[in-house]
Amino acid sequence: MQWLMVKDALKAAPGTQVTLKGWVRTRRDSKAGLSFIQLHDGTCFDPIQIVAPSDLPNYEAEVLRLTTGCSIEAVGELVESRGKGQSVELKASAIKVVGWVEDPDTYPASAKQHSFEYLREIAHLRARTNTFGAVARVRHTLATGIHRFFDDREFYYVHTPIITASDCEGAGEMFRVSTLDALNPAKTEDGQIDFNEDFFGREAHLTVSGQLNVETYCSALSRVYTFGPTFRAENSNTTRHLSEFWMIEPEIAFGDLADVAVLAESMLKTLLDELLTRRADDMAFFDERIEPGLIDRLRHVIDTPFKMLPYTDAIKLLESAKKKFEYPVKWGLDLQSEHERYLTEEHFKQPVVLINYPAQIKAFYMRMNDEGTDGAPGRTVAAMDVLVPGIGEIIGGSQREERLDVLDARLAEMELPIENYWWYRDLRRYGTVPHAGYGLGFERLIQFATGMQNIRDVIPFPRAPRQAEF
RNA sequence: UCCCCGGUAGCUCAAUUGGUAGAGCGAGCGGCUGUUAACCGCUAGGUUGCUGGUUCGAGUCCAGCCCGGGGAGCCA
Repeated sequence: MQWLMVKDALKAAPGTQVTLKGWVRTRRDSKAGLSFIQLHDGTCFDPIQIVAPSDLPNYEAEVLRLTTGCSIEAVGELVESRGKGQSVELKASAIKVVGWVEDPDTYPASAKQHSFEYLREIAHLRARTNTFGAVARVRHTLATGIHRFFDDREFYYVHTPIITASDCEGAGEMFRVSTLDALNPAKTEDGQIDFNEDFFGREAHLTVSGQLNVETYCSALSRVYTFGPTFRAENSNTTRHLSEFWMIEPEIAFGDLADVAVLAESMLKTLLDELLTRRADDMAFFDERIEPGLIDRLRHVIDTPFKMLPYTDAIKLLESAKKKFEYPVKWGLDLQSEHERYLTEEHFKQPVVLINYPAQIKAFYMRMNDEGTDGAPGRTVAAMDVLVPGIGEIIGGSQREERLDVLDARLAEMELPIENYWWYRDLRRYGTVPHAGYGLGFERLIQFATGMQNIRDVIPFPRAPRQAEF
């Protein structure tokens, strides 16, 4: 007997004999002598309806006791449905119960509406719900789409390390990786913790970004990207921050800021367009239940050129805006959430690419622009942020400083210890090239694509301050 | 970390000026029906987040703590 996934059974021709396996969503009984079972196996949004006639040998003893969450195998013939709501259904000739739900009254994911806050507490069962099944499939499609996108454009996928002992990433608070006895660590003569005695012979942490490492492969393979987990030990409690999140970081040799701005726009549009095609069922659900108008919004993003705007012009625009802001707007200050939201949600109503930020608010590795770029009153660097409605910053990138003397001046200016950057500086000493890249927050992309409000609901097992269950 | 809101049945929420803790959904049982967010009836289900305080009496008032949500900062 042919075992079909539900997604394939729903498209199969009536008359086929098949086996289906999955979990019961609901069971409804009819005194006409049959029961209806909604079965899902996660392979698509829709469940399939199984019609179980009362002459099944285990009908009274087992079928009538099936409840939400039970796992079963059903054998039978696919037939055209006599009811509305589905084209085909399985007319069962045998139903085998694989796993019972031991107490239906306390089954945590019962057949009712649950809040996302509650479902977060049962993350091991929430994938069985409509919403989290759809999120999981969209997440997969976007992840594989990213690899397809870069592979199609001759980018090589580079695995940058998760554990890093280079103390130069500088993108946020880091988690320490150590095998020292936390209660009684090795100490130096002056009473400090002696990391020479630690596993790596030095202080080590979880990476906050693969960028510096991927730049080295960029300086050899030309077009590369990383896609892996990154870690920030910031005490952030918001709907768009995680302690563990996944980041996509492409890097282009012989490329400049304009090149990565174009790449970022084309990547977002390609991914969203592909998603609407490949996961039409799940996207229709998000459009109907999670964010009405979602699909139109995404279509608009796909069809409209992103607005590119120098930081200096954005400041002028915000200064002349009628809207009252809580935080000051002044050249040299970083933009606050309210300013970014105003630009992308109210003024332009589309994704906005801000470029050429003041040097004083950006990282050491960003390339210094020529004096007077965009008519700026101070020094700027070739940085870019892609802002999208509803999320804010989804991508941050820059052209990297390839000139050793300028890089060293920046390190000195920011009082960073130059010796920590020896291998990064080597790239500028040995055949340096202009290059540029960006980082895309994968979970923020999923939020943007689905309309899901809380970032903790677009990753299977969220890690956040005081949250590491499961 | 800061500001605001919340914690009552398996889940979502009610409970008047402090006075015997209730509904819907879910679950169980029965009825009806090719059903599909099914419908109708009955039943079970509670240490009101924790600790202490005020009071004749606290879900309600006070203090501390824990947990959750939203916003801000940090960023992706």
